[in-house]
Formats: sequence, C-alpha cells, structure tokens
Amino acid sequence: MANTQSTKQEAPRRQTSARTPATRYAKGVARHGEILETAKRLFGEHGFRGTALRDIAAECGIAHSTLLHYFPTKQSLLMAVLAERDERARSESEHLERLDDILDFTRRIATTQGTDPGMIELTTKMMAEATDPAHPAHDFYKARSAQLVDNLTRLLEHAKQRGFLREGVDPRRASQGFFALRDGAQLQWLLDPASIDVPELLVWYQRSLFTEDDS
Amino acid sequence: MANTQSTKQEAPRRQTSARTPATRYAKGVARHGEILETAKRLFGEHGFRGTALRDIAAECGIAHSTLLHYFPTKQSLLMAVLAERDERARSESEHLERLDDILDFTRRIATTQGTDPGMIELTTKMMAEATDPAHPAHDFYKARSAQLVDNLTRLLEHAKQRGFLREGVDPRRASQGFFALRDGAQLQWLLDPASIDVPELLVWYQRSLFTEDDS
DNA sequence: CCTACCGATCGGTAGG
DNA sequence: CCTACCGATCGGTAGG
Repeated sequence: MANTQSTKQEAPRRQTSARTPATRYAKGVARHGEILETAKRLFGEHGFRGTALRDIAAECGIAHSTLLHYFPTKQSLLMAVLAERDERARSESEHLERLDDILDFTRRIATTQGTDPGMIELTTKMMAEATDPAHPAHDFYKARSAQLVDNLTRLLEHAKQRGFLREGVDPRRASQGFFALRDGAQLQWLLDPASIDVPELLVWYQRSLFTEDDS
Repeated sequence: MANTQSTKQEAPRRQTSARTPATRYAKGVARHGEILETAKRLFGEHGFRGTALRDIAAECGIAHSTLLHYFPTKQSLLMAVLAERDERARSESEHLERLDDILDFTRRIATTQGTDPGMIELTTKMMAEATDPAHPAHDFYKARSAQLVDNLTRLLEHAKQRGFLREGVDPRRASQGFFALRDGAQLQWLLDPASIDVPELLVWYQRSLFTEDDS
C-alpha cells in the first residue's frame, strides 16, 4: 500500500515509528472522502434521519466518535454531501449558455440516471425528506428547486423567441413540468426500478415541447 | 358529553359510578378516530420515522401507552392510516368504468389537491419515505403505484381506440407520465406551496394527451 | 387510561 | 483514532 516510498527519489527522512505529517495528511484526506462517499450512499438508501452516524462509521471501519472528528455534527456531514453533489450539478449546467444546447439539456439530465444512480437516489430521497420544514436541508432544496426551474424557464424562453417551441407551450409551466416529471419518475423508479424507464420518459416529454426540427 | 342518557327511553340502569358499556364504546370509537386523524396529520408533516408515538398521544391528551391500547404497534397505526386513505381513493376511482369519465379522471385527481391537502401531504411524503426497501410501507406503495398506472393505462387504451388520443401518445407512457408529474409536482408543492399550481399543471398535461374535442 | 419502567439507539462529549 | 460515557428519545411492556 505504501509502495510509493520504495522509489526513494526524495531525501531520506528520519525513520521514526511515527508516520510523517504528509502521510497522516493524505490518510486524513482519504478518510474524509471515504466518509463522504459512504454517507452519500447510506443517506440515499435510508434517508438522513434513517441513517445513524454509527452505521456510516462502521462501514468505514472506525468508531462513530472518530467520524465526528472529520465532521463535527451530523448536519455538517449532510451539508458536505449536498455541497459536493451540488458542485457537480453546477459544473454540468455551466456550459449551457449557448442555445444550441437546450435540446441536449434535458437529454443530459435524463441520462444522468444511468451515469450515477446513487446520486439520483440521494437527491430524490433527500428532497422528499426535506419537505419537512424542520429538516436541516429544507431551505437548501427549496432554493435549489426554484433555481433549477428558473434556469430552464429562461432557456425555454429563448427557444420560444427563436420559434423552437410548439404552440401553446408556456416556458415556465413546461419547466416546472420537466422537473416534476423527473422527480416523480425517479420516485417511482426508487420504489420499483423495473417499472419505469426514466430517461426515456424525459426524452419523450422533451420532444413534446419542441418543434420537429432536430436532425 | 353523556347527554344521550337524558332521554331515558330505555329501562333505567343501575346508577353506578361506572359508565355504561355503550358510553365507553362510543368514547373508544371517538378516541380511535382521533388518534387516526392526528397520526395522519403528523405522519404527513414529519414522516413516519420522524413522528413519535408520544407526539401523537400528547396531541390527543393521552399517554403514549394508552395509544398502544388502540393500536398495538406503531406499524399497525401506519397501516390503519394507509387503509383509510386507500379506501377513500378506491371509492373515488370506482365509478370510472365509463369512458366518458376519462377526461374528468385526471381533473378530479388534480383538484383533490384543494379538497384535502393533508391527504396529499401524507401520500406524497409517505411514498417518498417508503422508497427505502426496509420501510414498512414499501410493498404497499410499490403495489399501489403499479395499480394506479395500470388503471389509467387501461382507460387511455380505450380512449385511444375511440380516437380520443393525440397521435404518438402511448397509453402506458402517458399514464406513467401523469402520476410522475403529479407526485413530482406535489413534492415541489410541499417544499414551497407558493411556487407551483399543481391542479393547473395536471390539467395542462391532460390536455396535451387528448384531441381537442372537449366542448 | 395511568405510572413506571425496560432495553435499544441516538448524536455528541471527555479524555486520552 | 479509541473507550467510555452522557442525556435524550424511542417503541413497547408490566401491572394496575
């Protein structure tokens, strides 16, 4: 495992029994990431309230008090998980400035399902749990949902101006409909994965919005 | 409270300090219903796992052990809540045999939102919580969702044979889409009631499925 | 319908 | 990174 030392390209260090600061740091970072990944998965499977810190810690092979060394409270762990998830989503939607990508936008969101089912599971279940106003992630998802709808609405408005939208399609309503369809379909998929093809359903919805000029 | 005795139409009973069996029975039934209503509301607000029996009992003015006299386990209380909710929904969809009602079907489902928001809140939140396979209501919602989709699919197939559906509308996909849209919209509505008009969104979706021959 | 209690579990802390 | 512990809370039971 520590074979990276075997090259000995650097000046030899003191061979004490204590690990070097660099090693300890790297190990800490790895633990940090391991906890995050495990938390992401378990929060997705059992929800935030349904997951105990002891469960996450056990899967990482540490005591739960050790986990609290990396994340001082359970809520801080949740926020870290949401921030990581959000950062990835943000970078995805960042390069959607060009209107050419609108058709591709929903398709990309749709196919994310296959890319990282764990992320989808987390997002959907946490959002559902966060409908409780007392839930620590309530404000996060409230703001996030509004932002998503607003972004897609803006894209659809531009598309409408260029004549890409079918008659009678209201940008805001269509945007709300897209995310409602996505979240509802994912809920159904979580209940019974074999019962529904989420990407296919979303692509079908998307096609019903645009005029038939995709080559 | 016990004024039903004042009519004295029956033979006079012994006037002991103990209440009559009839009175006790009526009181028990009332308690039973009171607990059910309170549980429905609190499960809707905080979910099943997020609601303690002590909270429900406290709102009914009894000890939590007294609640367990009426419902021996927490899960049995949940099942009673779901059964009552399901019975009402079943009687609603019972008289949908006639195909004339299809257009009205989704509209009825849509406007239920305004009729009993508590019921909607309960259904949506419990369904979301039940995506956890370990949740006691998992099988219930899995079966229930499939049944709803199947029922609407059948109605849409009949409508399609009669030429009521737009071209390219697949009954099954449209049915899945309807319930996905409903559940996702209700999720959004729970997060922020002011952000979305669920009935309006569902009626709009419904119109996109049928040909324009509604008077 | 209550008091009193059980064992289990929770998030978090102390102290090393 | 651990053991040991805290106070709080949980669903459920005993016994009246």
